[in-house]
Amino acid sequence: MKQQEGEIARLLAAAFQDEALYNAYYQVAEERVFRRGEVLLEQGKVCRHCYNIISGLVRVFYLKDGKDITTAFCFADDTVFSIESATRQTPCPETYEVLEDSVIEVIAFEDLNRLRQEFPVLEKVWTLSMEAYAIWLEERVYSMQFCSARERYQQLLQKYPEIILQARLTHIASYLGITLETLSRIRAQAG
Amino acid sequence: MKQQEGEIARLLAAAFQDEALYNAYYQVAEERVFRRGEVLLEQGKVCRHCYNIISGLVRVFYLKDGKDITTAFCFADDTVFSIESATRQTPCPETYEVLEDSVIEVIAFEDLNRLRQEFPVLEKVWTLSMEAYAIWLEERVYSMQFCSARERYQQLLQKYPEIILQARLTHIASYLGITLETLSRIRAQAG
DNA sequence: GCAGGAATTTGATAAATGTCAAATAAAATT
DNA sequence: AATTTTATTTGACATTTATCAAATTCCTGC
Repeated sequence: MKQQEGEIARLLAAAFQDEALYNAYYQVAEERVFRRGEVLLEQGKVCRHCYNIISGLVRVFYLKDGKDITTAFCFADDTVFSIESATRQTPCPETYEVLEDSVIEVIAFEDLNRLRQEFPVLEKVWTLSMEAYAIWLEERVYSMQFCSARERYQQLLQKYPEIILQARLTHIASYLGITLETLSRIRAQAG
Repeated sequence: MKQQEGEIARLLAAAFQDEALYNAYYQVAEERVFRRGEVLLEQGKVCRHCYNIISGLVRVFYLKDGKDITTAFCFADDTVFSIESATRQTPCPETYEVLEDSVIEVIAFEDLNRLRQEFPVLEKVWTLSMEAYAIWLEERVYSMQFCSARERYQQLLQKYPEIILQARLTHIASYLGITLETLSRIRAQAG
């Protein structure tokens, strides 16, 4: 999961003006500092918490046949959790790894689900987030379907210019669905 | 958009036991027969209706640089509309084309959104559908990211064995992100 | 059943990307 | 600063997939 949409941020900001909501939320949500290399959740465990990135960078990946495959990079204002694991109580297919020291707000789904029922605006935010995530995924499928490796790399750079400074090439390559060597050659040619 | 998940179907079936909901819904939802080749919605127009496929087959595609690119095949029990266009009132990025004579339930978002507010169970179904769709998309990204053309073809066949009987190879090929010729060769080799 | 058009297959070749191995370069550790 | 480890680049070659062209097969309307 990953989300980043202006309207949602505004709606949330407005919602937190409500003191009752604010108090109820921060009674159960906890802001924590995670160090580079720390793992928020490991592949195979059930995802029981929702992670809101306040600042920093998180990498989503899974291990398959010994290979480490990156499925997303998540930045400030993104939300990290597994929809599948959290909603169906199944093992989480991915691991969430903190790439650089990050401030992350952690809230248990047990609490969040209760708050969603209690405060309809949070339910609304949830739904809007799902919609935004689906739209983001649609774009990603499109890009995988019809763009060459070079184009995909350029799109990534355009969207997240910082990523190149913060993440390993191996991770970026697997995110793009290409090998490390191919990515290196693409970079060598046209920056 | 596309969705197909057992729990949602069951929840809906239960919800429609409620006579008030049933009546309110079928006052505005209309079941129509569409003939092969008909278009539900054209790329560029705002998506104002939600299409529930009762029976038949719908292809989702868009035109880009003169090329026709398929992004989904939708079957009975799938729901067809553009999340992006419907929620943000933006031009729909895709066209929905009926591939074979189909029975499709049409409901205007104007009505559906009102019903979602009126009957919380419908709001619940909406959210679950979004979740299911996001999970479906995640699988699709994964498949595009790490599977060869042959593997993707085999996955498609396994999931939707009928598709090969109903859709053009050109459409299937663009859905898989490969050329018509490559798909033909894959088929020639290992069924 | 036949003609004409559309869909699919096949062939030859080019381009993109992957694989394996080695060489540098950069970063972390002592 | 020197050493060790890790990350990235480069090279040679294999594989996959695309492209263009032609041949064949399959539909469709007559």
